[in-house]
Amino acid sequence: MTLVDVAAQAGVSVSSASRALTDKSASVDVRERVQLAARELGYVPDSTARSLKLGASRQVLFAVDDIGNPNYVAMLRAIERTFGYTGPRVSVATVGRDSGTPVDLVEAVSRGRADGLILSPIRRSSLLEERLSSSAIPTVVIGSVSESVQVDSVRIDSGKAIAIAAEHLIARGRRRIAFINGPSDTNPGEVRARGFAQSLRVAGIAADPMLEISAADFTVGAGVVAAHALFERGNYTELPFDAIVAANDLLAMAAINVAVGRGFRVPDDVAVTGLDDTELGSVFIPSITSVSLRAAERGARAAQMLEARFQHPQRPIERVAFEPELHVRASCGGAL
Amino acid sequence: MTLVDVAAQAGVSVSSASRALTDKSASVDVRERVQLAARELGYVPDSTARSLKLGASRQVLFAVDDIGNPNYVAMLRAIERTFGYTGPRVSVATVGRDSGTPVDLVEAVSRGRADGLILSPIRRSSLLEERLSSSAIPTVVIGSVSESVQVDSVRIDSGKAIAIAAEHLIARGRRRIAFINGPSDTNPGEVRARGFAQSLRVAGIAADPMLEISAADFTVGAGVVAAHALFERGNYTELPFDAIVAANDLLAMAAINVAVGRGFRVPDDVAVTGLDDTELGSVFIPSITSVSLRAAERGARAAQMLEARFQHPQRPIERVAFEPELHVRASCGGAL
DNA sequence: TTGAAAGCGATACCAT
DNA sequence: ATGGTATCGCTTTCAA
Repeated sequence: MTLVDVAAQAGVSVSSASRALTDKSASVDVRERVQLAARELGYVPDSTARSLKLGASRQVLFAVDDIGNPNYVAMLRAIERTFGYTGPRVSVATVGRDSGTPVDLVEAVSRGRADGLILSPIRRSSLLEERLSSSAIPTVVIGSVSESVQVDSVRIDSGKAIAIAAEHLIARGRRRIAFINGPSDTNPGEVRARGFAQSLRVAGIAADPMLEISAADFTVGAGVVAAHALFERGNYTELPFDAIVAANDLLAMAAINVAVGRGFRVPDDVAVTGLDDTELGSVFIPSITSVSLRAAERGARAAQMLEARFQHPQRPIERVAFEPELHVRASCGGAL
Repeated sequence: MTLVDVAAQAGVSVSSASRALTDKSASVDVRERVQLAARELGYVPDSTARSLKLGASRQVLFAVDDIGNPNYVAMLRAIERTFGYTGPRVSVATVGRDSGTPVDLVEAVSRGRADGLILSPIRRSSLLEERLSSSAIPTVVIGSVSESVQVDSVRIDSGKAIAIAAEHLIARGRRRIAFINGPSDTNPGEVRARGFAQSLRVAGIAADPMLEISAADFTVGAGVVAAHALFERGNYTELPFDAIVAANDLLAMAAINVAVGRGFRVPDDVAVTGLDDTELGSVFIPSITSVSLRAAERGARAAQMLEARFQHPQRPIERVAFEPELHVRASCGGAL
């Protein structure tokens, strides 16, 4: 069922059929006949052919590691809102371990399928960065990339965010602070570990490997496993920590669940902080003290930058940084 | 940067270039020259042109109302896992109120962009169903569609699920049961309202409009607003309800948060149940009694059905139904 | 093995 | 306003 069929049925040329359907100049008569024919035949234009001819797809791809993470959902909503009804349609691809690497993605999608790409990978790869450098379509990275890569990016120092959380706990008098990190082979995992170590150093607290653990993923499920492992380490009569810094809100929820399940009080026995400042975390009981990574703002900004690059392909590379922001809630004891 | 350029650079014909890159018959010499040229020029094939020629995109689209809902995330993961590494790439489009209607989507994506569509709309529309009937690409609906529409579907009776939750509360001796529903203009909203009413009727409990409220969305944020409204209705000294049935886990979390925030104990003063059986709900404190809608299984099944239709376009329409399953947890008092 | 050329389906230019 | 036709970038017959 192609435009040729519709044109034949309506008794006009394909050119006229095309015009009639895309509402260019066409007589009322032709327009009606063509639209009728299209309806009768159940004609649906082939977007692939149209894109090929037009050289644009009006599609933007948002590629994330795990769309189950509320952080990315917040970004997505902001991106969609920014493009709005008249902008390109945005679709999401997950590029986690299971579902194809970011490189696959950049390959697959590169040209034709989407006009632009917003990419938020958690694992750095030199291959990916190489591909990004010679990217076939406009791209904005939300996250960190090497300075050498010429690509627009929106970043935030999540190591600093972790440090802010840890410092807040220290300021409240907590001294034995545990850390539940995400996977250490990820960029956020690495950065957050450094941020945590740094904050202890500044406070003059000795780092203790027994108090640090990496969850297998930035998910609740992995967090529960990690938290249990943390609580079961060593032989103690008294809990060897009085606070837990979690690498995001999902891990914080898991930590609180496990702590409470083992009979400890949060925040009295163990204070807990998260990262991402999710709505879910603020509704959790106790509500979770969290450092915002400004996901929505970063998403919106990324969309704006992509749009700007569509307009001006030659504009200089732009790298924007946001500042993390602490939101004190009940899980660390509430406002000071 | 097209294949023509690569071919020129390598000093071969486009046909040879194409073969060299798609690994058909080509001499070692040619293959090497072409691949070198491609790398040098930063050539990336245009997927649009390829799809047009091949008549397939190896893409499947998953269209949902709100990917922020853990239920859809569970489906997505199952879909991706089912297609696996060798299957089509799946991308997600949200078709909520803000981001284009499902009809837009079916239009836009219909042909070319994706080989198949898995659609999980929450608002029924005759226009959508009409489009579905004459769908340009294989489609599976997760949710409910009129019997008259000839389309593969995977459904579950969420009204029954709500009834199971309410009946469980009644079995535990709760009698004044409130209901926080999702938006009433959605299909799940309608169905769940009927299921709730039905369960009261069976138990011989009079329905009380003061105890029912619709949240503006199936989200935590909307749930908090609705829960506050519910608690503030009427003038009472004693709480006019001893249980809340929530239309999903997000609304249940919101309800518990608000109840506890107002000084009530869950489940002692108010028992609460959810729907969807999310991981988040099981980690919430108290853990949320919930009726599983088998999101992962439905997602996997939908993917299988789509694959089957790819294989056998003429196979008869298949409609599969799943059964909801109650998971008793702390928010209603735990196991009986 | 290689190259020339047809064609996927739509759009837009150029005549009429 | 309408029709014929080249074209988007790629894959694939068909000959050589």
